[in-house]
Amino acid sequence: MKTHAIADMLRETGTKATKARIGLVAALVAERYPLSIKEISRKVKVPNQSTLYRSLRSLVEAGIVREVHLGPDAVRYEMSVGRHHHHHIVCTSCGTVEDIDTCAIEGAVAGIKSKRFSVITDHSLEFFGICKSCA
Amino acid sequence: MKTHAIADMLRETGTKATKARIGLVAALVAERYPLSIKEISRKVKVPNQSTLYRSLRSLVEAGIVREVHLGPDAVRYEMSVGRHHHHHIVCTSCGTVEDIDTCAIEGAVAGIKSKRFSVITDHSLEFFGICKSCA
DNA sequence: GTAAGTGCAAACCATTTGCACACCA
DNA sequence: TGGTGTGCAAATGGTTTGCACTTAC
Repeated sequence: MKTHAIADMLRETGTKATKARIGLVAALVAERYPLSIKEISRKVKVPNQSTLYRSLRSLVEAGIVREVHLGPDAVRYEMSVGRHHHHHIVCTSCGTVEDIDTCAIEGAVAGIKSKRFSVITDHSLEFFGICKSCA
Repeated sequence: MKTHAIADMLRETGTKATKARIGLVAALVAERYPLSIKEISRKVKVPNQSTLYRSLRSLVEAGIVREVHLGPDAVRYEMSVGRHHHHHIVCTSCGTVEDIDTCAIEGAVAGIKSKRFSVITDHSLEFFGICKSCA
């Protein structure tokens, strides 16, 4: 994805296309798995702690980036635009994260009945296991 | 669950049956939904911050209590013993948590194939929605 | 020009740790 | 008694905030 395209995308959502944000998005686009704050810091030449956090938040609010929670203290970020619904599998040994593109639970969601809930708006499904290089 | 029974359960796992732990377990047993640290503090007359954290950790390690992650900053604890595998549904408006006893994805787990993963050891599935009192 | 975004340093807050004392087995 | 657990206070570490400056549009 070119810098220019990223800038346009940012403007379309009403947020300014600043250097920091363009860099962040570029980094996330370049990877196909969700990045942690630390990983982002390394790849993006850390704009500045505060800017990093603030930028990520605005990107999430703009719907460009998605916040993924893979267990405790494992907040990660991945591109949201142009990606369809998917889940993840995480290696509990080395932390490797892989996308799982099949969502087999859509049907299950429909089958859920609750006395207290009227609408189910979202779900989060993560798998944990041991990847082959750790096995 | 009686204090005595709780004490026995603790001893069986090799951990000491102290006042703090017994109180914690009693509080968790009394509720049927996962409690947050704050909720626990309120109900248990706060042993002491450190003791709270340390006790919870040892209870989790002993397999008596389970740590549940319901989104960011939403670590909660629930009894693990005597409960079978289940998931949760969380109200995004008021935070109400309800158990969902049917696990419709066991089959889905079996169907997952990954180039990089050899074993899937666990999964986490949470639903989010709006509960009837918030709707 | 003006509002939005940035950088820096200080503030926050939940969680953790060191150490001396208390308690369970 | 010996080792585990507790209390307190201080340390930690990730995230947030206040404020003055800069930039995008």
